[in-house]
Amino acid sequence: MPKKNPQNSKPVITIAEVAKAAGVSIPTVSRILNNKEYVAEETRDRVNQAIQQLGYVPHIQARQLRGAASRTLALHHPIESPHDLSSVIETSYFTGTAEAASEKEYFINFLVSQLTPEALVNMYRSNQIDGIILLQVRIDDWRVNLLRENNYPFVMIGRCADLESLSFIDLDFEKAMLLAFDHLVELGHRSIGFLTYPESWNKAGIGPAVRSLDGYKQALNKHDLSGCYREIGLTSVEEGFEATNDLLQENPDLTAIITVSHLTAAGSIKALVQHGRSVPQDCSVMTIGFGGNFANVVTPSLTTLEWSPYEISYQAALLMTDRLANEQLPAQQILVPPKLIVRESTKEVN
Amino acid sequence: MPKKNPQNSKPVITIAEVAKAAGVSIPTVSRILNNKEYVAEETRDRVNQAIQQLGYVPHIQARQLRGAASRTLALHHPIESPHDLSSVIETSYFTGTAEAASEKEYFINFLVSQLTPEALVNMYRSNQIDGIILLQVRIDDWRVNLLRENNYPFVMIGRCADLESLSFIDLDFEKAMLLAFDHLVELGHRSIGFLTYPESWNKAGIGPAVRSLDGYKQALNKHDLSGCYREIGLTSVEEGFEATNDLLQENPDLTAIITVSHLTAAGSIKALVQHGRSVPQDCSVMTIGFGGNFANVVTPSLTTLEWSPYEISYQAALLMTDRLANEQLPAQQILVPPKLIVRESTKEVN
DNA sequence: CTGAAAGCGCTTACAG
DNA sequence: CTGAAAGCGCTTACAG
Repeated sequence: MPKKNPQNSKPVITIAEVAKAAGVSIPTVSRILNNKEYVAEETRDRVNQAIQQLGYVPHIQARQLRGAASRTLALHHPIESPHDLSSVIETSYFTGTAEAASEKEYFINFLVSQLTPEALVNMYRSNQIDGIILLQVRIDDWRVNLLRENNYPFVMIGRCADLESLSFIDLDFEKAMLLAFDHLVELGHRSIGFLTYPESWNKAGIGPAVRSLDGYKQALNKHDLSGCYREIGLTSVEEGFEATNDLLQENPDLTAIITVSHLTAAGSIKALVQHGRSVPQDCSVMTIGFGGNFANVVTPSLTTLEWSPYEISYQAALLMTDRLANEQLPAQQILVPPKLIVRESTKEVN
Repeated sequence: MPKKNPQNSKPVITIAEVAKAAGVSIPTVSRILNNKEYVAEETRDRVNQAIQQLGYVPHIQARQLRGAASRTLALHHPIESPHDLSSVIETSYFTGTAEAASEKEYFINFLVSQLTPEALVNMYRSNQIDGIILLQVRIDDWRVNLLRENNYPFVMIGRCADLESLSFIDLDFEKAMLLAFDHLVELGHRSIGFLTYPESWNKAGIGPAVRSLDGYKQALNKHDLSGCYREIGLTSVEEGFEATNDLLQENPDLTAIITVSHLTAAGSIKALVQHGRSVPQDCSVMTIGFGGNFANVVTPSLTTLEWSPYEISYQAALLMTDRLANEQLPAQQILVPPKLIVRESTKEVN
């Protein structure tokens, strides 16, 4: 008599029933299920037929109890309020990792709650996850320190300071700044403003914030320019507007502005237009960030240096599954440069 | 000698070791772990101390083997290509469900691969999930039919045709259309165009597409107006641009346009401006859809009727966990009206 | 090539 | 209030 699953009162078929139906022992069925060697062709057929007929499905948890991997990955973004997450994270970060995981037959859990160090360790210890992908990695990140110390497998999207034998994939923000300046300087611009990440991000050691500013300074140096920048919120058109007014007051002959978000770029354009400067005729604007359709929503459409969060996160998940498939694999460290897409918002200086 | 975890060569503490350390039997530790009655205060303290000292963490899979729930939910969007998912789904759908799940101590798996009926059933049968949240539900949806037939717990974001004893939360698109017309008619508009979902969505029986068009017709009826609409892609500024040109040609004295995406609204505005009509002076534009900062990116900022995908998906996950906590719970059916936010793009007719 | 036996870590009746 | 025993569904040596 098959036992009942309490949740739905459907009978649950076990390996024992398959074995009985096929007239073989349980280990034989197990071998066939796991594609082990040494099974008679004829036996295999008989068992597979029984599996089909009974609609047998292996019980994942029981399998894992024998020490097997959980075949589950986690993706973690350390945000205080999950409600705000949507404004700082791209959907494609989810879909890219999920797709890669699915291809490699892993499940993926998205961790949203505030994760304590204890909870993180527990996820590994209680065999809930085999590995984790870390988002928004800080220069000095407790998660990295903890996982490294415990020797638990993980991969970063982003990177910390000490990268010794750690795997990561990161956006190359320094390269991005250099490319942005190359583009603008080539168009004749010499007075270039920068609207970057909030000061709080920089202070917290969040990679893009720190490295954007570094890259900005390197670029100024390379082209022998003096700079002016503001550290502002990413998700507010209004802040882009005000910061641009501010920049214009400090430096009225600005001919180009670089932003790190489409939203602040939109604010920037509004401010410029209000100052009687049309874009791109009187001032160029360009944005460094994730691709998507929004570059075309703004008028004029935005010239961008962009990355695909889908590709990045897809790669990250692959880094993780590769490492899990082969413990000996040396650390992989990948820096991805952005792609320049020239649209309407940048132009030769008058 | 604690056994080694093959993955990371850290010792794994089991309930047996806790029992030994505390000088009690295994069932006693188990009772304390699960807050069962009848445990001596003194014993409990001793065991808890041992748990602390050893850093013991229960092995989830072993626990589940005894028939316990997996405490895992899945979220499923039936898209062919995961790569495109980011353009049709809001990040907040992930974070809202994930947050609610986390509060209720559930894990959540995002299913991205093309899910076969067999795979879906297997997830329940092999005890991988306790329930699923369905996105992008069609009027006639194989997932709904299958799950209903098998009596597996699920919740829809959206809804199908036969809702008998099914739980769902859905955006009230008919109400949205009515509210949009109420707003515009009140401003004196009588000639109102509509840029709606692609024809393919309507033919496929995808709820928002079907019900938007229904609502549009109801609204025309209510206000005794004649309509003109186009079915176009959601994610392309260009298509909004062209469809608006098209609409203007058919009906030159259009004074308002309703769209279902910020992107097409942006295209619409571009087209209007190109026709020498400024927004909102010569023509109003408004959008029905998810909230976010993008209404402000467009110039002029968009008047919207908006829903919060975070709230919706949070509620959906709660519907699911409530049902799981209490099998007897009657089906919950929730229809959410959008909120009108008047910005700059709508204005009284001249 | 196949099966009997042990055991993964835990919980649940059943005795005491 | 506590423990000995059985068992969840599966896999893995170990014999044959």
